[in-house]
Amino acid sequence: MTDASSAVTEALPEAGSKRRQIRPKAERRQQLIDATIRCIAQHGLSAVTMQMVTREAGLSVGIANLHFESKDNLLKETLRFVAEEYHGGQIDIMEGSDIPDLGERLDALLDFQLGRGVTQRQKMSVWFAYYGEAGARPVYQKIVSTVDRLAAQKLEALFNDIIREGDYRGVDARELATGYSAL
Amino acid sequence: MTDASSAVTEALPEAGSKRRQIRPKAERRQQLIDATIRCIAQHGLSAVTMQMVTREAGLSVGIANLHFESKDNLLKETLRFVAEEYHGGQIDIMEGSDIPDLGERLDALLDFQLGRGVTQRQKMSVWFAYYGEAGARPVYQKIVSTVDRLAAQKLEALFNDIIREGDYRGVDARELATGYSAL
DNA sequence: ACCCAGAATGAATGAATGTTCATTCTTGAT
DNA sequence: ATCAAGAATGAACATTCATTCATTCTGGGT
Repeated sequence: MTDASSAVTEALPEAGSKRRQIRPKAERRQQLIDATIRCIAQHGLSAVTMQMVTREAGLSVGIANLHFESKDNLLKETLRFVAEEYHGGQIDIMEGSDIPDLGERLDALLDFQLGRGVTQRQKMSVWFAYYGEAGARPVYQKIVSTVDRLAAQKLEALFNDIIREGDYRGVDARELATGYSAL
Repeated sequence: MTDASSAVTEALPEAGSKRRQIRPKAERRQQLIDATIRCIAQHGLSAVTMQMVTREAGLSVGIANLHFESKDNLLKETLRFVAEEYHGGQIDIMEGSDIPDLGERLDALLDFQLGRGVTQRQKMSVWFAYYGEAGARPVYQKIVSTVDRLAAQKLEALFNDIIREGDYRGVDARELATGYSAL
């Protein structure tokens, strides 16, 4: 994301070799965030430990506090990453002109949300996990709600278009959109 | 719920009095479950501790393991309680004949979900918290999905009725219901 | 008035976990 | 070849938390 040169050949010296690798900061951060996502998806947010994450990433325990100040911060940054990617994808579908038919666009949105690939499902798990904690944690609250409001607006616009196109009288777009996303 | 005689006068000897009260098992269980709900809503599922819950309930730490085998079990029973009450309320609205107009019934459902009262909002928080962990915890998964499937069926039926009544052609009830609840 | 079954307590225990930091190792520059 | 900067490591530490259990207390039965 922030580093365009991440397309390195990835030597992948995982097996056997105990030699430590030195990599740029941005790469390590992403590596740890990815590991965190997998851990949350598999074990649940409340069961995630630093040892778990760093082992999943194939790194030592100390490195997490080297690149992120604390566990809390790692979790916060992971949420930010997922939120941006997840809702970015949603918005791309909703306002992108790749799919001309509006009904199909709604279908695509559903497909995206239900998530076919493993990665997508993992991200969904993470999203839900944070959503569940958002009520109690102002930091999460802000990230989630900001990005959520954006998506809600786009969704309402999409519903409006569909209703106008299909000439469904009496259907309130905002109500549908609220119902759709309130859950 | 399970105990109809819960309408006792509640002596409320909270202040000052260090004297311990002996109460029936069912009452203590409910007392602890209620405290757990408040704690989850306020601090988040992953931050809840036994000390926190028992203090909130005005009881000693040992009592939680006396009435529930473990913390895990207390959380599980709390989820079961909330799930039954929450979805019970949903279903009452959806299939109850108190509200004749179908559109208004959908509104009532939204009102219920968005939750006006403090208690209702707390229960919602708890519901989301568990929902977030359900992906990783089979026990939660089962409770949530079972009760969720029931609600989804009722919801689809309600959408069907609305569509039939309003004569909105081309709208697929199942798709709407799925979209509505899949999130 | 006495007694005792079992409800309730909370200090103590042991396990788990986040964080630190002295040390080791890698890499690029000189 | 040598060196310094700083990336990476993981054993050690301090804390927090779930769980236990010896002890205290309560209330109904006799």
